[in-house]
Amino acid sequence: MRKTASHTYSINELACDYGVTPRTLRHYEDQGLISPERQGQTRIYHSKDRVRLAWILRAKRVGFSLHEIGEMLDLYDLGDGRKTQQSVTLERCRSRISALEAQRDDINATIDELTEFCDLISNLTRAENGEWVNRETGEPLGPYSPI
Amino acid sequence: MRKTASHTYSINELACDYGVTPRTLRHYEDQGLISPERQGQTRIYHSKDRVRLAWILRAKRVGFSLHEIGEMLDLYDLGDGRKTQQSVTLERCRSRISALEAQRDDINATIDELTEFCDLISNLTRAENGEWVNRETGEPLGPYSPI
DNA sequence: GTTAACGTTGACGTTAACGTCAAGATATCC
DNA sequence: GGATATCTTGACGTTAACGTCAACGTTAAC
Repeated sequence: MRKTASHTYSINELACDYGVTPRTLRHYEDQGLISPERQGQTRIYHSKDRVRLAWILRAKRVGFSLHEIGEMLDLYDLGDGRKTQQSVTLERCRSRISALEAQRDDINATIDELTEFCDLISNLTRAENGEWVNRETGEPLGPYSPI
Repeated sequence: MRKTASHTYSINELACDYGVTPRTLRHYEDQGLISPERQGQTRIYHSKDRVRLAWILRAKRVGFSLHEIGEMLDLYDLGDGRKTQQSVTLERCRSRISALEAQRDDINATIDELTEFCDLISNLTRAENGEWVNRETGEPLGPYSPI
């Protein structure tokens, strides 16, 4: 068995692949989120770095700060798990999960309201005076009304 | 029928009720997100302002910027709907919805991974050398491995 | 009538997450 | 071997979303 030469990526390639800038990757490295190999001064990214970056970016989209993401990665890496207690790690992990569930509820509520509002608009049309009215009831809309 | 004297709120009351600071409410007003009544210089908040604030805060938790929230409120208020086309309003609204759905997918994926990781940790124990190993397989964990 | 509590408007400070240069090393192409 | 491309490390700039004063007005209590 020979080790398959897994291909590597330059900072520009990786950044481009994930729609970020090289500056962003360096910044993440400064914050200790990724630590690519080095060949001299040059950074060399492997596929594990890609996976890690993808995870980071998703966490960002979900609303976590880089600092929080760092903490979560520490949990994953168990670098922290060695120092603190396993139970603490578990507790943090679970509180993150319930925070995410709460956020998902918020998102669902927002989606519902926006959807309702879309339906409302689809049933709207302009009256002669230029005001929006409900196509069926003929009722005008005041400010704040849909909320 | 007499108009029920709906009670009003000072800036401190409203802020306190929603766990924000008065500064935050003034800031939101500067950004045009809320426009409370005035008695002289003093701001008077009504229940409609509460509803609006709650909506704003939820949108914030969901990850929208104040600017984006302002745009969405413009859609709701139809102040924008009068200037632009109804179809544009609908389009924006729907793109927001699909963005939210994508975000929800991200959240679900993150929850799944964190949950898996929690399960993993529960099955972990320290071997004699102080390394974490799987209680059943005895396999050690490397960095990046759970991701 | 003055102290206290609460309100107001500036205006500058702060943090996060990069952007945006500048200045230099290194490698490659022709 | 000079141009071009791509990398590096500082280091300062920027934007968002407020925090944090300062300086001042206004009711309510005593």
